[in-house]
Parts: sequence; C-alpha cells; structure tokens
Amino acid sequence: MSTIEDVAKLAGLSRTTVSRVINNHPYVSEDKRKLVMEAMKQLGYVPNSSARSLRSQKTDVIALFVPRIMNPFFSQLVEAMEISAAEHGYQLIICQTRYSPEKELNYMNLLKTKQVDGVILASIQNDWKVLEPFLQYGPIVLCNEFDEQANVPSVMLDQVHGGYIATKHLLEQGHRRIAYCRGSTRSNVASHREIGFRKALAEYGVEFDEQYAFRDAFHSEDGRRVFHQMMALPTPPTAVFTGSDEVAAGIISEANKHGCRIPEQLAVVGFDNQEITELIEPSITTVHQPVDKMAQKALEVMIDKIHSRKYKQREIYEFPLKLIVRESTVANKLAQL
Amino acid sequence: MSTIEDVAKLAGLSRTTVSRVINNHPYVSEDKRKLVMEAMKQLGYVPNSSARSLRSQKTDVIALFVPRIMNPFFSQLVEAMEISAAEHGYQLIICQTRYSPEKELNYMNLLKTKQVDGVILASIQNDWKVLEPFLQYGPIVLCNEFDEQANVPSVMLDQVHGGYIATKHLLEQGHRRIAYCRGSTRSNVASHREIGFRKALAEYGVEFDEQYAFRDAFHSEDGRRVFHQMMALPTPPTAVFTGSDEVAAGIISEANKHGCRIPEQLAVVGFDNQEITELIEPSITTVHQPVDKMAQKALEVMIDKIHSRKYKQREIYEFPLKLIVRESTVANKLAQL
DNA sequence: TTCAGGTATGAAAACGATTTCAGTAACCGG
DNA sequence: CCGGTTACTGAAATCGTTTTCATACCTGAA
Repeated sequence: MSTIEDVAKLAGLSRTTVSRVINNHPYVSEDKRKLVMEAMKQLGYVPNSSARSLRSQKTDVIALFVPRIMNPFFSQLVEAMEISAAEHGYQLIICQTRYSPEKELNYMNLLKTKQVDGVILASIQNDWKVLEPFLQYGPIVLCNEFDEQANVPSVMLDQVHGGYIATKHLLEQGHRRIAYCRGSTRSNVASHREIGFRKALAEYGVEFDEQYAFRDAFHSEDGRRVFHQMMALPTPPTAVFTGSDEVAAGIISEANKHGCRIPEQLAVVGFDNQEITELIEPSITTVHQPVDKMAQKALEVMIDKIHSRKYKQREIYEFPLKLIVRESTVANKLAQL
Repeated sequence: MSTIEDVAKLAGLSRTTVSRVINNHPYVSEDKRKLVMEAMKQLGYVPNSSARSLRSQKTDVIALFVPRIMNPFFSQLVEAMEISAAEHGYQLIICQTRYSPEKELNYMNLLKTKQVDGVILASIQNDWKVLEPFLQYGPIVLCNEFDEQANVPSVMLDQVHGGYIATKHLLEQGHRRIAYCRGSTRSNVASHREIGFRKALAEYGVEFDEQYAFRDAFHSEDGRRVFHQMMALPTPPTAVFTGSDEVAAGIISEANKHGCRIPEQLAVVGFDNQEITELIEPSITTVHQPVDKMAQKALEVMIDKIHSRKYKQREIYEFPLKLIVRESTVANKLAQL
C-alpha cells in the first residue's frame, strides 16, 4: 500500500503539494499537478480514509436508524436514503434498533466515537432527554419522526392529514362504524394519524368508539387476527382504517378466506401504497407517502447541519400525503373492470 | 471532546496504561485500572475511532453490496446481515449497485481506501477479472453468488436443486408444457436454476422449449406482461416456473383479473417464500431459501478471513432449498379449506 | 525603487489512538 | 545471593493524512 509520502517522493515534491492536488486546492502549478497525478496513477495510490478522517475531523459517513429493514416502508426509506447519500458523496451505515431502546442508545455511540458525521433517526425508542446529550458530538435529524421536546430538525409527513383524508373517504362512502387499527410503538406517527382519524369522525358527528380500536397491529398476521376480533363484536364495523398496507392485506386475505366480501361487507383502507396494494384482490385503497422526497430532504438537511455546525435548532419540513382510491373501499371500482 | 491524554492526566498515568485498560490488555494492576475507569467515566471519554483505525489498521466495518434494497429478497439479506454484524461488533455499510458495473467498481474503493475491512458481494456486476485486483486490499466474500473464476469463499444456496424440485413438482402434477421465467442479470443464480429446471424436464423426457422461456422478468409488472405473452401463444403453457414470488404474484393477479383459473388453467410456482405468497389468493407454491443462515455464515466467513488474512482461497458453503407447496399448483389444496 | 499582495512550494505540527521498546520491581528456584 | 522469569509502567515511535506557518518569487501600483 503506497502512501502520500511515496507519491511525493516519486513526483519529487512534498507531501503538502500532493495533498493540495488531492483536495483540489488552489496554488498548484499545472506542471506539478500533472507530475502528482502521474505518480498517483503509477502507484495506484488512494488516500487512506482513516488518516483523512482523523486529521480533518469528518468521516463522510452518516448513520441511519430504523427499527428494521424488512418492513417495506423502511426498505423504501433506506433505499432512497442510500441513493441520496451516494449522490452527495456520503456512505450510509445501517442501524436496526429492533424497537429496543438499549440498541438505539448503543448505536448512538457511533456519533460519540466520531465514526459518523451525523445520525438520522427514522425511529425513536428513547425519551428525547436521553438522546439530547449526544447533540454535543454531532447533528441529529429526525426523519418521519417528531418529538415535542426535540430541538432538532424534523423532516416528516403530514400524518394528521393522512389519517384525516383516509377516514373522511370512508365517511363519504357512508360508513359510520369505522374501526381503527394501528401499531403501538412509542412513535407518534400513529398518534398523529389517530388525531386525523378523530378529526374526520368529529366533522361527521360520529363518536370515537374504543371497542373499534386495535392498537397492536403491525403485520399481516395481526391483520388476520384483528379481522376475527372485529367480526366477533356484537355490531361489527363496516369499515376499517389501518396503519399499514400489510395489516390491510392480512385483513383482506382473511376476509376472502371466510367469504366476507370486500368492500361490500367491510371496506378497508391501508397506508403506505406498497406494491401489495395492487397485487391483492381487491386492490387496496391506501395513502401514498412521498418517501423518496422525504429521504432526500432529510439527507440534505443533515449535510447542511454537518457543515453549519448549528445542530440545536428546531426546524420542521412537512410533505403532503395523498389518498389513492382502489377497490377495497369502492364497490363500483370493481365493476369498472 | 476529551482524548486519551486527558484521561491519562486525570488519572495520573501514561497514555499507554489507559490504552491497556481500554483494550483489556494484561499487566495492569487492579488499582490503576480503577483509576483509569474512574477518569474515563468522569470525562465521558470514548476513544476516537478514526485514530484507532489508523493505528490498528482495522475499522470494524464491512461493506455489503446488493443491487437494491427494495427487492424483498435483499431486504431480508440486509436485515439478517446487519443483525449478525452487530452481534460480532461490526458495522455494516450498504452499497446499492443498482445493477451498474460502474457503481460497483466505485464502491470497491471502500476497500482500497481502507474504509472497510472487507466486502461481501451479494451481487456481481463486473467480470471477476475486474474485481480480483481489489483482493490485495482486503477480503471479498461472495454471498448468494458464485463465479467460476473467483478464488474467494462463496456462501450460497443450492439453486440447481431449487430449480429442480420446483420443476419436478410441476411435472409430478402432470404438467408437460411448462414455461420458464427469470430475470436476466449476469448473476448465475438464475442460470443455476435453469440447469435444475432442464434437469427435471430431461428426467421426464420433456424437451426444453424456447418459446416458453422468458428471461426478462424482474417485478410484478413483468409478471403481468409475461402472463399475456404466454396466453397469446398458439399452445399456452399449463404451468410456469418463476424466479421470484413477485413475478409469480404479478402473473396470478393478472390471471385473476382475466378469469384465468389458478392452478386449474395455469399452475404457478414462485421463489423466495416472501410474505406475499400467503397474502394473495390463491397462495403461492414457492421455494424457501434459508437467507438468515446464509447471511450469518457469510459474515462469519468474512470475519474469519479478516483475521486470517488469507483471502485468495476458494471455499464453497452451500445451503439446501426447500419446496413449499401451496394453492397455486395444487387444486385440492383449495378445496381443503 | 519599494512595497503590497497574489502565486507557489515545503518543513513541521497536529489529529488521537496503539505498539514497540526499555526499564523497574517483585518473586522464585538453585 | 544470583540469574531468570513474570508483572507492571511509561517514553517515544508510529499510523497517513491535513493544516499551519514560513519562505520565496513575481507582478503591478505608488
């Protein structure tokens, strides 16, 4: 492995000049630049990144925290984030907290040890009070998350509106007994959606009914379970709002199996606009989230913070959500085909 | 930010002793160790990882190359790999080649610049000849990939057998006109499956028919297209083998839409055993791949190579695949419910 | 002619750890 | 009492860059 010293020797120049060439500094004559380039090529020289990081106090690496990757929403987020990072010359380290506060806290040390220039939290497992002290070591940006206490930038989607438009759609279809179905992380993404859900109900003068609320639904299997729980109720709901397409798909799949007609007997609305919404029969009405845009913005904000070094400032960037109507809520949509 | 020097001063000892404590070296008296620990805690000291890497020539970071994360197979691989990495004290940098040889080559510089200790390739876009020179900078391990030329460890699945058992299953169901459907990357995962496919056909005395071969199917949309292409043939196939559950799902979804009964009119077998196989109606017969085991093994092999420093050795670790029969190939499975 | 300022280069310090080397004290068997 | 381990500690070298500082030349304006 050749070092900058080797290059300097071969070119008959000093380390300093070689460094200047590498970093595109001004004040290097064209002929010396050529000499250096030639020497670098001849030796197959590439600067050692540890040495670089040590001296310049930056790593060009960003850590992205997600609960888990398999969740399609987070897959999409990671994919988009990695692309943006690459475009800006950054590498991405993936940290799966698996919903564990301890794991999250442990990964936070990446910031303290200066292994990364910043941390993007697409999931929060600890109280902000616990996380805040890490701000002295580098920037933290929230992505798809929000915390009342957090004095850092937050790039998010308008989840209140998302819950609202989805629910309003069901109300417009004439439904009044609408079940509510979400996961139960400490994240307030779900809580925001619930606010929108309640707001829509209120507008139509419908009361929120706790017996229709299911707050432990994450996966398709949970959807199947919830389907049976709903149907076992004295007066089952005629529609259900879910926090993810997977749960919606689980409900629909189970309904199909048991001869419950969707949407006539039960209208279902999902969330995320994942591929599954168009593969299952009937296709799923859902809320589209501009994940790519959000990821891109979060990364840009992060880079900005890395450079400006002013981390402790609250900024909110919000993107709109869009309802996508498919067959799982509108009967005649099926007939159209 | 406090350094090891600060800790040493506060403890009234030398940097060397502090370093010994950090790295659990022997020959440190119990009382000095206590002093150091106390000083570290008091200062909130954490060693700087760039400095560490520079001196000790290791980063405890591994790069994982995948074409893209959104593909559920690779999501699963990344998830499993990250978990294993964390368990072994390693970080994972994600590199999406997006099927581009240039991007792959570019990411390879992570090895050259010593930003990572090793590279795990879950996808190969360049000729091995192009990749091989990087071996002088660190270990490369193939995961789910295989290359005749490559003189490095390869952790893989028995794709020949996978193609074989899936096809044999269709043949046993009485099918003789079996379509073959795969993606067209340069990866030989697909080619191996094709070998298995042909082997099964040969055993039953059925000839491979090129008109039934579709080699450009990656996503569910492609599945839809292929469905129509198949049905437009003079004598359409009665069964189809696909290289992924998504493609299978696309075919089934489109078949459902057009009143083509699965499996009576067309039997479909997928690959990967993704969640979708149980959500769609009819559920999809598929081939289960032990992705987690493979990821874990690949990581262990990588760590072993990092330590042993003998990279240029061919080793093959192979895991078996398993057929999972569901409704998309066996009619009476439906009746059982 | 002088002086300010832009251009070009290199010597040496700095980044923050680990590793090598050398030295001292304690212990133990002969 | 001596020679040889074993236990413990620290000074200094080292990893490979970037950055600071010093120096020198050249140009053009006063």
